[in-house]
Amino acid sequence: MASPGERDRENDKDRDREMHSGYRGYVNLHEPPNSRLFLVVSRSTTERELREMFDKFGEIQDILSVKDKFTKEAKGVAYVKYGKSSQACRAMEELNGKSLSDGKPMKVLIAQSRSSSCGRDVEDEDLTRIFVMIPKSFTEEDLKSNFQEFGDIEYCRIQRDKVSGEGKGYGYVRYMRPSQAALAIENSDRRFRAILAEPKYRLNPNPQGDWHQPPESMHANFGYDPCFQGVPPIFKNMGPKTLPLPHFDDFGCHPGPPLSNLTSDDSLDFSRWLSVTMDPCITREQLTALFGLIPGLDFCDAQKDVINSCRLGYVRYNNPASAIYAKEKLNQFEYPPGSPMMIHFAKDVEAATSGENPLRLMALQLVTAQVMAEVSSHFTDRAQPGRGQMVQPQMMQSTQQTRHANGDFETSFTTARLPPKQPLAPMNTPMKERLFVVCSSSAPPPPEALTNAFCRFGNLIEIYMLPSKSYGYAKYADESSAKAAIEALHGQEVCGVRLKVLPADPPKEEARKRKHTV
DNA sequence: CGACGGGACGC
DNA sequence: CGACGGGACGC
Repeated sequence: MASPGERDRENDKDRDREMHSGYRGYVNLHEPPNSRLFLVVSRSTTERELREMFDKFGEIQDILSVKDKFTKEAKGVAYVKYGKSSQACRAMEELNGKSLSDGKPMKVLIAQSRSSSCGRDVEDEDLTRIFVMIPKSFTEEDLKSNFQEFGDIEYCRIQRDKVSGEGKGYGYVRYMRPSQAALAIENSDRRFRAILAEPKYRLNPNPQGDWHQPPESMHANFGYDPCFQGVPPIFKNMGPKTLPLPHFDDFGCHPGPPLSNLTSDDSLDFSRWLSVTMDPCITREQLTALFGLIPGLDFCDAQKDVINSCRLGYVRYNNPASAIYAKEKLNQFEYPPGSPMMIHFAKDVEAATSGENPLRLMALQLVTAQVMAEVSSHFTDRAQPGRGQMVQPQMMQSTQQTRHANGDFETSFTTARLPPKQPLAPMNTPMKERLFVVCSSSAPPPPEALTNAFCRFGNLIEIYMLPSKSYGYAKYADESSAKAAIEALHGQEVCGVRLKVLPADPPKEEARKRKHTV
């Protein structure tokens, strides 16, 4: 076995050689992991033939048929590099064993780097299990409902404390096929931090022989967020869902309503928007049907909130009166029974739409008795489209909902003038600039709201708040993006919380990470 | 005023 | 059995 030094040097040589590639430019053959295939083919197989077979699974970044250095004779092996591991895995699953033009079967494996020895074939179990960080309150069902959209799950496992039964904050998901695990790693919410699980027997125990345990603070990113930990009991154990594929933008943000660039003059316009926190089984069509009972609906969308196991709807009316009326009548409406919807305005107009204020009174006047009767009849007569039985809405339910513990989803509203959303930089991108973010209130905005705001300057790697603190950090992969964030967001409000945004001091010099007795 | 998160499975 | 080509960029 090579010494660590030799290994490093060997890896460097690999990288030097392999960064150089064909006319498409530089391709790092090891990035992302498991995105390159090793093929055993016939000596007569051409690159062209391989290209035709393999480009169905993704854009081929690099292809090579290995030839003898001197005789130029094909050796019957080849490499195919894709941009994504899921593409390579799919190609392996579909093409391994398939016949070539001469009738001989080909082998397709995940390629290994020169300095590594073992190959991974389509049967390799190491490619089908992922390791994920989750809230302690997660059940196996929660795990399943969040990861089944990526493929056929063999099992979900959650580690728990044996005495208290409390989750330890992580779990495992085993898929049937490598490409499914790869899709989960590529596309699941970043806060899960999904990675391929190391096979148990290959994990290194530390010198003391006990297993490394995650520190308590590991759960911080989930734990501080009331939205994350406080999944209402009614949302749990809802059983298998038949949700349409959730529609996230490229970086796991809820697209949300078009907002930003809010000025005080926009409050009237804002009062047309409602956000709805509701049961995950409700589809966009059902939401549209329900809110469409009130005239003036001109926009309706529903997003799955992966982390919260609930569903987030956005509704807009063409006039404030309809919105006010909809909130008045449908807030706390149990749909399905046992799952009250929670409806909110933008914070900015909450005060302006309650009590004796003229706008509200006007709205309630404008809505005719006829409309009200129509709404009521729908609620009582129509069969509930999803599941269970439709119930009478609690028409007179008070709308004075206090700042509820879990459902504050008016996450996208800000006083800042913001450019459009941009994709996040991959988690492993080197950080160029770190910002220190302080919130005026001890309860910071939900993470998705912060991500929504801070992603808009590009190259945001991550923003997080420290648990039970009013501050946190935003990491950027680019200085000018970070600068633009300061420019646009310092002193502004997100979700009613005023932010300070400034360059962070370098991280505290922690005494070297080492075992305290060594 | 407001300064620091980081991953593993009882056999 | 079946494991690696060609050669840019900017200092």
